Amino acid sequence: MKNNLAILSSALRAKCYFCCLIKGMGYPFYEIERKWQAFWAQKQTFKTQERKDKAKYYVLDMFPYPSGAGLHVGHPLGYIASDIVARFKRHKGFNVLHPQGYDSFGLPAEQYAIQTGQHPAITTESNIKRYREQLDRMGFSFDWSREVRTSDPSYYRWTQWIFSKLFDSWYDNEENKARPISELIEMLHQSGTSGIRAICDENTPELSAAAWKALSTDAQAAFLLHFRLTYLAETEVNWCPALGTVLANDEVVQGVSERGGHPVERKKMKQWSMRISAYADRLLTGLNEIDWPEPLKEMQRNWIGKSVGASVRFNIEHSDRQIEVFTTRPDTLFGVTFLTLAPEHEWVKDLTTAEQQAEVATYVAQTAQRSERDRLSEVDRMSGVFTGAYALHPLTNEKVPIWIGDYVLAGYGTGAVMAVPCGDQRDFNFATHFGLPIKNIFKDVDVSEAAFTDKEHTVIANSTFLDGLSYAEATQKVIERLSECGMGEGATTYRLRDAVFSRQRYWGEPIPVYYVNDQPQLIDAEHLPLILPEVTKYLPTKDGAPPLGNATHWAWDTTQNKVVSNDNINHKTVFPIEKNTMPGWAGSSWYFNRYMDALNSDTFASQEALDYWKEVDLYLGGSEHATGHLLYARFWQYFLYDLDLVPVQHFAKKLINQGMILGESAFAYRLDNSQTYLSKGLCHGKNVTPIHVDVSLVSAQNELDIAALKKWQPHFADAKFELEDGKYIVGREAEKMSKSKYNVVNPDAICDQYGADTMRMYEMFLGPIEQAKPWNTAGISGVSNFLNKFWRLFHNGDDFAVRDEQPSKESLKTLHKTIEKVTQDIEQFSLNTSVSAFMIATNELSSQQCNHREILEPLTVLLAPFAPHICEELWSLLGHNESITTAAYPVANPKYVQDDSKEYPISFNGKLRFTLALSTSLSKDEIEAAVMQEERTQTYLDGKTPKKVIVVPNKIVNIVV
RNA sequence: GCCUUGGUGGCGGAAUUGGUAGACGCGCUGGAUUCAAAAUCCAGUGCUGGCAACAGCGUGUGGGUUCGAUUCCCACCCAAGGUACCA
Repeated sequence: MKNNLAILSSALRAKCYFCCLIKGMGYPFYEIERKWQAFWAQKQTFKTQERKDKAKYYVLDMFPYPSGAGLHVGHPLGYIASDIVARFKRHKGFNVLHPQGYDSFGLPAEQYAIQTGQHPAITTESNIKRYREQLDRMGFSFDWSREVRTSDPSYYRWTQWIFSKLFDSWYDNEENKARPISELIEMLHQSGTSGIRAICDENTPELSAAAWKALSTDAQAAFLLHFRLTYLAETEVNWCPALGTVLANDEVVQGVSERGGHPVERKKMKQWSMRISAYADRLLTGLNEIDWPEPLKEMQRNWIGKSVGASVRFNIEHSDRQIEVFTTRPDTLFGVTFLTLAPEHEWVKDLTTAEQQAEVATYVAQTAQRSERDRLSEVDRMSGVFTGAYALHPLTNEKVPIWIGDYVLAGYGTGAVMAVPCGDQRDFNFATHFGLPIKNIFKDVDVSEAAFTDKEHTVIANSTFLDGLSYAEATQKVIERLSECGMGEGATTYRLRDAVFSRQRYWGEPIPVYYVNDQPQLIDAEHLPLILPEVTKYLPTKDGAPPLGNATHWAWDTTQNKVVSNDNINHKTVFPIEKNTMPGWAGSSWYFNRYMDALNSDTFASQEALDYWKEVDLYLGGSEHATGHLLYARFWQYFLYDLDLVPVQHFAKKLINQGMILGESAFAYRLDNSQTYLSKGLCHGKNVTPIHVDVSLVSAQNELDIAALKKWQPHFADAKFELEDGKYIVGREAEKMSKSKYNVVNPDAICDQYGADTMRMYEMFLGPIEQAKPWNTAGISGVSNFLNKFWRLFHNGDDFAVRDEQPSKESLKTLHKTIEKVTQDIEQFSLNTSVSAFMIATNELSSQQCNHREILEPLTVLLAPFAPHICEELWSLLGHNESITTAAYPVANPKYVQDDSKEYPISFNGKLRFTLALSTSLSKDEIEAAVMQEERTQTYLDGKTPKKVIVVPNKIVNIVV
């Protein structure tokens, strides 16, 4: 059946080709593209080998998640740009690595499995197949022999292996790097915790060597978890009791679950975390060493959020406890009028007085209903409650009331703040709302209306020994004083939190851990991969365990070192295995290294391959990954570097963010409470609801095909349509392309109609690569015309006709200017303007009737990265046996590029203008003299003498009166 | 709310980074070719007024700096991405 269709469609194509030739309608892109795609596949043109004799260049796209909707025209944008660079670099003589693969673990496949029972592996496999077919049609020069899939055991084996390495490591602040946990154990044996400067949990106790040795094996294991770079800890999650599962923030809408609308609450759960905070400082400073977009670096800086200030301890009245707060403004310590704790703060319950207990409990419960984002964004909404308890000011011993407020987050700093209403706007609002005192400690500043937050112009007052000091001086003095009396010290905190690594999901990498007496034990590297088990249900179990709780074979036998049935669990030799899986970002945090040696089954990548390819030279992907993937990947790369597993600290030298291609959604307007749809022009003043309609049913002039609409969705069958001028006109809006908005444009359809080369060039022509822009198929004819025109340069009618005679100087100028412009544009990633340059060149050569080999041959190589198929065909028509990919890139001859003269516009008060043609070889003085002598200058100046003439060489002549 | 980016003709966008705003393409208008259509080629096309030469206005809004601002500064409006378990 499939074969028949293929033959039929190819027969139709052949007929079309025939028609095209007869009528001269366009070049036969369909045959050409199939021919050369088959050629490249058969000759393995893009298979890359390590070659010591050539400089390497590694171009990488962020690999896609293979969704069920297939590729839409937005996906290839970055792939086309990177492919152009890859092909360009090959012409330039580099050994180019340009791989592709799939980030194939993910939530959608799992949700589809929950709904249909279809195993995610099957869905994923068929989605990948579809993606590959679509990708192949666009002529990408990927080296598919290195394909990776994160859900493939041969890949996730190494993801699990990296997890083990993290588990077996701790972070040494002395050497400022990760070290094997065995070395920490050795140190504990020698001298206990004294002398160890490690990143560890806040509540880590101090131990002597003797005390360490006295601990039981389990207690030692528990102790080490405080140091491991991946560790178990209590973390808050969105828990949905009705669904019995944890939800992503994404799946929670206004406090209830997106699916089903069930209530969601914050709840603590024991989960794996990654100690990314250990790397906070290196993640921050490392940004200065990589060529990534400045805005993206800024986002990462803000995300890491380093703050320098002080840690201050407050004694509590009638208690021997101390509350520790972090503040960036220790200079305002005398302005403190209350403390605020996060509702989740662990001491809330103990501190609260008996009479306040009920009110506090209610408030804490209410807060659990609110998401963190809501708590931060609803600034106007002030809420809080008094605990009844008082702290004592560390320097004055004055009583300071302790409040609870949900604007304080448990996860940041210590989960408690000292409130200085005169110096912090949120504290000010809180104080005003609850009638708490506001003490002014700033000299000559009015704080009756708002807080004064200007550090630069701060002069402290009412603060005993700090009076008259600036922010910097006061800060230093307070820290000194606090240190002396043991109530605080200088401190730095980061906004960056450790990354939660557990997911209560099926479709992810199993965590290679089993539990002995509740203590996690690693499965040895040699027994990996730990293969994802089969389950009958992809939902969490009835008692709230993750989906892997449904697996019947999910126990580790330490005598056989393999997975066995749960029935064998005996807690002596057979133990339960971790039921959570890894998050989506695990597999994507190191894949760029795997491409260097994708088929290696002995190691994640060989030393040779890593030493040769080192890092990605150019990485392309969306800026939406700024604070997720791109931060996690940097973290893992630093870690691997610390363990000498990779040769470089930065996995990608240069990064480009490509913008999204938006769909142009189409809307029909339904008159409310009726089945009548109004054409767009008739809606004014009526109550209408816009309804998405499929964009394929709408013409370029926004006219809706009503007959097709009625067929498309049955509920339109008996609807009424009110037309204007006999047409139904839809509304348009640019939105993210998605299946549910019916605005997806499939690249296959574009390739069918216009060819892959046109598609590639049009996507580049749409606008700057970094910018989001709407897709509009109508504009594609311009690019299509250009390629046809380019093809015709080589042809006289249907005959290939290229001459060997000397071309005119004019044509040589066109060629060399284009080489110059296009080369520059590629190097600056301004691919839209380079397409314009090709169009201009083709128009010029066409009107010069230029079909000389000396012009067309280099031009073909120049265009090859953009439109590889047509250029391969023309290259072979020009008589070459080798693929054009082996051709050397043309170099611009400056002789033809330089202008003989340049025009200098002269403006006078923005009113009078004239243009002076001057040779560029003139010096600054000569130009100035020429301007002064120019007769017209005198005339236009109306008898006034110019005060000065500003001459900027190669720019403009400026006369100031 | 906070962080980042963007806002230029009917549309996508260009502008050597402070120097003739609107390159290139789409669309539109007129013409050539054709029995006709498609395709192709030529000319025009920011808005307003004018037969025209020309004049006025014009880069989200309001201010500012400058001989000169799409570009720099301040305030605001709108849109997009992220906001820690979507990918």
